Parts: sequence; C-alpha cells; structure tokens
Amino acid sequence: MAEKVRTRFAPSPTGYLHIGGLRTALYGYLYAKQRGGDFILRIEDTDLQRYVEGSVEIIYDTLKDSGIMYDEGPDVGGNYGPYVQSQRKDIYTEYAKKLIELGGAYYCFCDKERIESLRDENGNCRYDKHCLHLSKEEIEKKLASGVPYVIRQNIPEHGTGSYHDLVYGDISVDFKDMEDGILIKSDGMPTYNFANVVDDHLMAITHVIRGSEYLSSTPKYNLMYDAFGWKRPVYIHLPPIMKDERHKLSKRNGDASYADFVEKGFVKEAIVNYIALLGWSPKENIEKMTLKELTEHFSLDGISKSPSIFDETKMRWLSGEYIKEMSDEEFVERGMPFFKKSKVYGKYDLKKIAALLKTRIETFAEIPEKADFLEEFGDYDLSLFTHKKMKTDLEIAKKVLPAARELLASLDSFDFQTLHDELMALVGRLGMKNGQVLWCVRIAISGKESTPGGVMEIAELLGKEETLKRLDRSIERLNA
RNA sequence: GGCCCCUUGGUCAAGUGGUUAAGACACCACCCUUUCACGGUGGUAUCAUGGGUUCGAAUCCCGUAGGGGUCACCA
Repeated sequence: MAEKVRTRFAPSPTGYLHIGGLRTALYGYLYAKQRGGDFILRIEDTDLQRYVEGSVEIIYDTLKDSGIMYDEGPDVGGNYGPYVQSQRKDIYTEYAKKLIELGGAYYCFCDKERIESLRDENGNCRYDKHCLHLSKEEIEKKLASGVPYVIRQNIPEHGTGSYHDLVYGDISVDFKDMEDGILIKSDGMPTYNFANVVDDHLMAITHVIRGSEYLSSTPKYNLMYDAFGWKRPVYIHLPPIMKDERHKLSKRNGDASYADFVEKGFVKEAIVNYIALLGWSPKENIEKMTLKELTEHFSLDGISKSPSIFDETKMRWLSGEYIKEMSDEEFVERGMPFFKKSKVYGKYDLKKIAALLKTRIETFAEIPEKADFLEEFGDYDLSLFTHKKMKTDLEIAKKVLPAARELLASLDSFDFQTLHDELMALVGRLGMKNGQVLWCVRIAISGKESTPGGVMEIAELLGKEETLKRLDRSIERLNA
C-alpha cells in the first residue's frame, strides 16, 4: 500500500493571509485531497515579536470560507498535535539535544559583539564555528553558570547539498555558501529552520509545498533529515505571485487579500479558481473550475517555474461567469450585502432585478450602481434621445412619448407580456421602427443611456404609477 | 557582491528538436438584439539577446542582459 499523502500549510500569524499564501494552501489541499490524503494546518508562531493578535482567526476564517478545509489543525485537532509551534517548545529542545549528540549541531555562547566583529566588507557576517571547538568541559561550565546560548547547525565546510524539487528540478548548493544558522534561539524557541524540519517529520508530512524563497535553504534542512536518519519529504516549491514584474504581491504594499476581494464583491469561487490558475494550468485547457473540479484536474507537473502577475481583470471575468450561472434566488442571497447598500433594497422584487443584473455585472459590488436608477430619476441629458443607430432624435421623441403615455395610461395590467404586445402594436400604428419607439421610451423612463434590461422590464419593475410620472416629466422637459 | 532560480503576445499560459507557436482574459470589428449585456464569428499581438550543436531549435549547450529569491536569535 502506498504511503498516505500528507501535506501542510504552515503560515505564521503575522497579521493576514495574503493571496500567495492562500495559493500555497490551496495547492497543498488539492494535492492531498486528490490523492486521498490529509491536509494539515500548522501555526508557526515561534517569533513572538512578530505575532499579531487575531491573525490566527483570520487564517482559520479565510481557509474555511474559501473551502480549503484542513483535516488536522489547532482548532480541529488531530493525532499529531499540538499544531501550534509555541506549544511544542519541549519537543524542539529534545530534538536539538539529540542533534548535538549526532554532531549536526552545537552550543554557541558567542555574544552580539563577537558576531558583529565577523562582518565582512559587504556587511554580511558569517559565523566562524568558534564554539564548535569548545571542549566538553568548557560547554558544561558555561551551561552550568547560565551563560546565554543558542544552538547552531553544524554545516560541513566542504561538499554540496543536492536534492530534487518537483517543480524546479535538481538544485545544488555548496555547503561553503551556507552559514551555521541558529536552530534554537537564546529564548529557547526554535527558528523556522529547525522547527519546520522537526514538525514535518513528526507530523508525517510527505510533501512539502511552500514558496520558492526556501529553494536555496532546503539543503540545510536535508542535512538535518539525514543526520536524524529521517526520510526527506518530497519538495514542491512554488513561484511567487507578483503585483507587477518587479514586486511581489503583499499586503504591506496595500495589495488586496482574500477578504478584501470578497468585500469588493468578487464571487468566492472565482477568487479560488483564479489563484489556482496563477502558476498552474490544467492539461485539459479549461479555465473555469470549482474547488471540486480543481481537485480532479490538479497535477504537480502543471506548475510553472516563473513568477506570475496577478491580473484582477481576469478574476473579474471569472467572477462574472460564476454570477451568470447562479439562480436568481442565489444571486439575491449572495449579493444581499450589496443589495442592502442600494436604493432599491426593500422596495422592489430583488429576484426580478437579479434576473436583469446577472448577465451584466461581474462583481456584486456593481449592484447599487446598476440598480439605483429605479429609485433615482433626475434631469438627464435630453441629447440621449438622439441615437443614430436607432434612428431617433428629439423630434421623434416628441411624437413617440405622448402616444406611449396615452397607451400606457390605458393599460390595466402592467406585466412584461402586456407591455410587450401593446408597445409593439404601437410601433405598428405609428409606422415607425421598433428602436425608434422603444429607445425613446426607455430613455424617458430611465434617464440612462444603458440600463439592465429594456423598456418592458424596466416599466414592469417601476410599476404603472412611477412609469407614467417619469414619462410626464420627460414630455414636460422635451416641450420646455 | 556570493550563491540559487526564472525569462513564449499587455496579462495568465500550452509547448519538452520538425506545429500555420494552442487556449483564456483584455482589446478591436462584425452578426444577433428594443439599449447595455449575454451569445456567436473573426482579427491585432509573443518565443529577452548573442553565439554554438543539428538537415532542422521556443525547445539542447555556452555567454550576455533583465528580473526574482537568499545570505537574520523572520518565516
């Protein structure tokens, strides 16, 4: 039986979950789910300086809201906990000591001043393995007398660290280019460099999916896996998502996060769908995929190596696609926050408005601007009556509107079908073209060059009274 | 600066020695249509650059340029 696939998403709670992070989580989720494996959430909070209150909740909420459900995590439990690194301090201490015994790490008592003195002309400092050569007695003595210390990784002075990445291929880095990095800080907490190795092993992670910034430090981690005699995981490094060709997408630069896009009215499925497509493409050459479909089509060999630029325009298009296929009920329900911001809320049958709006907007945020004309009727520009293609002008409008006014006033029912039949009959009686009559009436009751729906839909929504009122106002202005 | 990595239209991208170099978004045109949309049809536009290797290179090799990452008691 094949080993069960276990992937993980390991964010640090530093304030938000950016788009790049969400994509990393998504790929981990997709790969695990596709293989019938587990997806784990682990919080990497070993740096108490950078911890931001409430950010863990943002991580939980974003993942759940976007549908990326984790099988194990701090708030859902699991057999490999705890899933918060700050609660695993003793574990790291234990393994750090073990690594020292194995020769893969050593105590370092050097103070800041000594480290600073190691800086070279470029301002880089590289530890000189000074404390590696301390005798056992010296170490015991310093430890006993409470001299502050860190634990450093002991990296060989010669040789090369190589590994195979599923996206980037074979990567090798010379050991001489790596520093004896700190594994355990003087406050007793581990650094990422140590905690990720220990946790990934202890949590039985089979595939490590993370950003490409770890590409060149991975050989260091492999050194530890090897020293412990642990099996190295499969590595999958992901290219960054950029804002433009120079800058990575980041909240610090004011770039939108998942939550921001939801707030901007994007359909959630579209956001997930779009970020899945950044840096990955399916064999089948399809664009629109739900999370379930993504799980079916996802494959690691479709991941690209080069950075991709986030394009909100394409995400808007996807969002529009999801909106188009919603039922009127679903549209009303999901767009409710935006209906509430519009002037039509509470005054109209929102389902009818939904039907008209569906094919015309891409994000829910467009609801107010597209629907508010139903409640707003100002003194529009009369030149709207002139339209070359429709063959209309002010003179035609002056003939059409009174006739239409008379007709509409005489109607008992004001539903779409009646309006359609009667208006078309009027077109015949006047001996004009459809567009000449319909364009003029639509302008007269909407005051807008473009509206969701035509005259009949709008008149039905407005109702007889309001339609006539607007018609009267337009005729009055036309004759003024 | 050292090391690691990347480079196909405006954007996302397919492509793994022989293709008219897919497809999508955006853009433009036309058709449909009571507006705007939707839908349909078509169009503009890409292999960073210089050398090789080869009968043949977007695909392989080397150099150059440009870009990103990393070199923390951050992850």
